[in-house]
Amino acid sequence: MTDQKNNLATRERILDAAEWLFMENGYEATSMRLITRAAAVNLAAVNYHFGSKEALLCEVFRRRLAWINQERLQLLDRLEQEANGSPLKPSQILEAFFGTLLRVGEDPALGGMTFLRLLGRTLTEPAEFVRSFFATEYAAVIERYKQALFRALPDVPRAEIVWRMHFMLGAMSYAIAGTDVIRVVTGHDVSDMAGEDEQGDEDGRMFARRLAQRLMPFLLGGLRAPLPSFDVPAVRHAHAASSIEDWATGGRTAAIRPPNQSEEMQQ
Amino acid sequence: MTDQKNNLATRERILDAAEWLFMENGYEATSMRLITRAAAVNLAAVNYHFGSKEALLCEVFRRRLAWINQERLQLLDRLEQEANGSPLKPSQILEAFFGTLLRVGEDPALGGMTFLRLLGRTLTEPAEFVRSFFATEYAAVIERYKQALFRALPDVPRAEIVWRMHFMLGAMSYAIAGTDVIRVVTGHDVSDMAGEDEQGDEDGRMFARRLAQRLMPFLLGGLRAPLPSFDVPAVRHAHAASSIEDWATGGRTAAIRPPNQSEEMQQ
DNA sequence: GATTATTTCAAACGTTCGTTTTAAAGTCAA
DNA sequence: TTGACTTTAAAACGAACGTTTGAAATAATC
Repeated sequence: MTDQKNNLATRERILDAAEWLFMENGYEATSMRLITRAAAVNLAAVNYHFGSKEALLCEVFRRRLAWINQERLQLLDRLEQEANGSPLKPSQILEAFFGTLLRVGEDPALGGMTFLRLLGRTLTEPAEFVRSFFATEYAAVIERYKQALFRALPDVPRAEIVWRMHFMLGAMSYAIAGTDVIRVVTGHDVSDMAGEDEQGDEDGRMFARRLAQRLMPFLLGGLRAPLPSFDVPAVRHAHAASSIEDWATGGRTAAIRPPNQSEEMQQ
Repeated sequence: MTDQKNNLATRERILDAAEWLFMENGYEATSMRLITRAAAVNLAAVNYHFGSKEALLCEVFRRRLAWINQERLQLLDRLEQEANGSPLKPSQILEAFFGTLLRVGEDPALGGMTFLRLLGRTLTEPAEFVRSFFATEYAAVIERYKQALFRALPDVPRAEIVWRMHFMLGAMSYAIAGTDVIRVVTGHDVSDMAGEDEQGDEDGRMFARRLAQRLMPFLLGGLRAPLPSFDVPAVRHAHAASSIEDWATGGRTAAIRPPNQSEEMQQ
């Protein structure tokens, strides 16, 4: 077989080009001709090696997510083993889940920031085949981490934990995918961000690390925020009218905190 | 003019159809023929009334964002006027900014959940014309709120506040746009969510309200989380290896809290 | 009611899309 | 070297895309 010489090189070159172009332009706006030209292969090569454009996108994700989700499961295994029996701390769980992903951003060999941005953008992709692909790809990992958080926060309603997982996923995806949004929206204020054009070998590492150290406290703070009070005052908006109090202030109930430990993060 | 009878009806019918289809399929995957068929107008009507497909998308946003951002500015005006001189509480600022948007989700006349989801999805849109459109559309509002947060949290580095604004925007956008993501990813666990097919008159209101009461505490908790420590230990990942401590736990520095007030949310 | 302006309509424009086809080139085992 | 198999290559496929055209229909102005 020529797999070790040219075939693999062709496949890999297509995957690399597709990963970058999908990230840059989005799936629909990236044509096969653009991809194959960037990869310096024949137009028919994608259909030959992957079958279709949809299958190509899935493969772009699979080759990265396989490592990521395996790492996530292994980390959780080890943590639970070391804790032998007692529930983990939320910070450990978050670090295992999000930290793994952020570490991918630091390592171009694992996909780097290019893949992270593509992932963030694609998670909101409306296309059906994308959604069902992610569903199967993520199912096991999410279930494990969900259960771990349930154990870590036994006094918190499970529905609430699921919601906050959702919020945390969103904050991270956006933080990664929307690098331009923060620039545009904040008036190019964050001066120490990485360049977005060149795939920034060193810039990407720096960006991922800074993002990590800023994002994790935010996520933990959100996860452990006080529960909302459940008597909802029906807020009627009044076209620049009266009521600005209510649920914005959350409830006065107990803060979310792991049961038998005080956690190192106090405020 | 026929603007009051048929012309406006045509324009509006196109905008409504486009809003829904862009939300459902994304911009690129929604064709002019799909839009005009759904709106029951001639294919050429979009180009006649709006000029191009891009201009149509911009108009879809403009007719909603005009109200939203005006409301945001008015709310901030009033809050600062009532506070006469002293800085606002972070919870007030967040409620004015995010609460306005979430109230749009409750009111179909303002766009409802359909528009909110479209907004969330489009903020990560790579297309250049979309980004520059949002940049000009949001510039004034973001600047005002940024300054308000700077005043509200004078002890927090400004770059940190900007980052956390970004995280909050992301959490909310995702929470709105990724309704299917949370279902798919969590195994359809959140049982009390609104339907996603029919534009759910009453469902949409309920969903937006529940989302609001769960999201706001999360955002406040994240915004006011402890600052990260700034001596970054270079975390090397080790393919299921050693280090799981470090920045996940954040720093031990003071929590972010407005200067001269204790805030009602304690944990 | 005639005239002007506005809006709708069917048809076609040229381009680009993802995919397929058919043949040539390359690779490896016997 | 032969023969089977894999990979590349150029060309073409039909379909769908956003947009334009020019005439018919409708509404507004005088």
